[in-house]
Amino acid sequence: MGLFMNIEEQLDLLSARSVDFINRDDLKKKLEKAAAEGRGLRIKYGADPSAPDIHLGHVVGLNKLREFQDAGHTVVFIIGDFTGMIGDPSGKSQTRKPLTKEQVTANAQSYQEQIFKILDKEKTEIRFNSEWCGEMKFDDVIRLSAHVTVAQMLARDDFSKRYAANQPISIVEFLYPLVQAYDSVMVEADLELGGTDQLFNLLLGRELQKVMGQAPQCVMTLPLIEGLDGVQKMSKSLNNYVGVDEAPRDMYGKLMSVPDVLMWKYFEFILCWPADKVAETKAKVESGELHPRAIKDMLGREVVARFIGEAEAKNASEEFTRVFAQKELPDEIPEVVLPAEELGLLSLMVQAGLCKSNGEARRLIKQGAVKINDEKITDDRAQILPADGMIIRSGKRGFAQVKIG
RNA sequence: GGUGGAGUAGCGAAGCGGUCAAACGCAGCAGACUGUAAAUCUGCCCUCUUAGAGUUCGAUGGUUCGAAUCCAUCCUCCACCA
Repeated sequence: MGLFMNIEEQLDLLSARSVDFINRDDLKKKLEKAAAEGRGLRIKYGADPSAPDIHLGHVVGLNKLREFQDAGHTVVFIIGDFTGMIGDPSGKSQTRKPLTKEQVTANAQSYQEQIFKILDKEKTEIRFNSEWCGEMKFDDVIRLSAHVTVAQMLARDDFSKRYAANQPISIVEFLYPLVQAYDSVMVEADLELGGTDQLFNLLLGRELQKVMGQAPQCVMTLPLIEGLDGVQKMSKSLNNYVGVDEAPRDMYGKLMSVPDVLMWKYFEFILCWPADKVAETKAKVESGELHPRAIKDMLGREVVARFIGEAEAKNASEEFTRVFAQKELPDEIPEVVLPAEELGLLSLMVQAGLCKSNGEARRLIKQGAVKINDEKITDDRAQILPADGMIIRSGKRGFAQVKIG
């Protein structure tokens, strides 16, 4: 389709939803040249090899990559295994522990399984940056570093802030953007895509390509979407994410807990609704014509449908309503196998996996969160005789069913 | 190399000889209200079968009837001056 689309239209489409775009003229020229040569552009995207779970935050970028693919371009998906194996010696970020070769390989495998829920496999080139970084000698590294000045590095917002605040900046942290920039040179990227936090690194790629005699890549950033808490950006370490690989029930449930104000972003960046459709729907909710819950249900269903399937989406929505709105039991309840001997409710809760310690169990019981066969129990010293099919509920989401064995 | 500072529960941060399992805030969990939204209110939030007890305040020793608090050594981090 892309090859038949006129270039202005393609530019409009490709730059939709972007925050930074550097720049339209450049990209236009690249598109024209590529079209004349009958090839697509090379769109680079870098992935951190330490977090193998792809979540909706990544989807924002992956959606855009897919649009590029649909317009006939090639995605170069770079897994930063080299940097991942070194880790972050500054020790600031615990999420950047050095990874072993095996972990990197496993993570890379996991990445591929997940990204192709969104990307077109035929138009994706997966590369590992150890391929070229691993070959470099120390003098190569020094020569590479000579292309960039400290002043340039300090232009990056977080560096300048930390520098001004007398907070440490490791040399390695200067090297990371440089490696990323070098990746652009090695894969001859025409455009690099990333989150807004990546702007500096992306621009550095552009600089380095110029210095090294290549046509500088275009740069495009997309927003970082907030996670389930509605405040911090979605990330695995904050545990506020929705993974593309999750069970339909969890995926739907998590989406239903998203703050209302955030839904619109999800519609726009995850489901790629056009901005005017989002605005229109939002207006209807604000005027009371539509109930926000109904819209959020639509969000949940559509997301589940997209990553898993229509039928699963429908089930997840129906079950959710049944369990949480009508307070009925879910379809599947985890089983606990117990002997038919009387035991304390506290132990029962712990054994059923509904809480981590007796203390926690006691707390839940005293607060009236625990029910056995639909009967609330508030005595934390209660003795229970397990029976086949006995249902233990803890709070809104904890369920277990006893099986005698 | 020198000087100064810091290490307290998931995080941030009080405490500076007993009344400290350790104020307070955030996060988390539960209950009420709801739409598993937001906001709000209430309670909980180291472990242990309650009262009560047991392990905690970077590590190890020590001084004390008694230490997160004092002393010594060590480890780790940070800043400033070179």
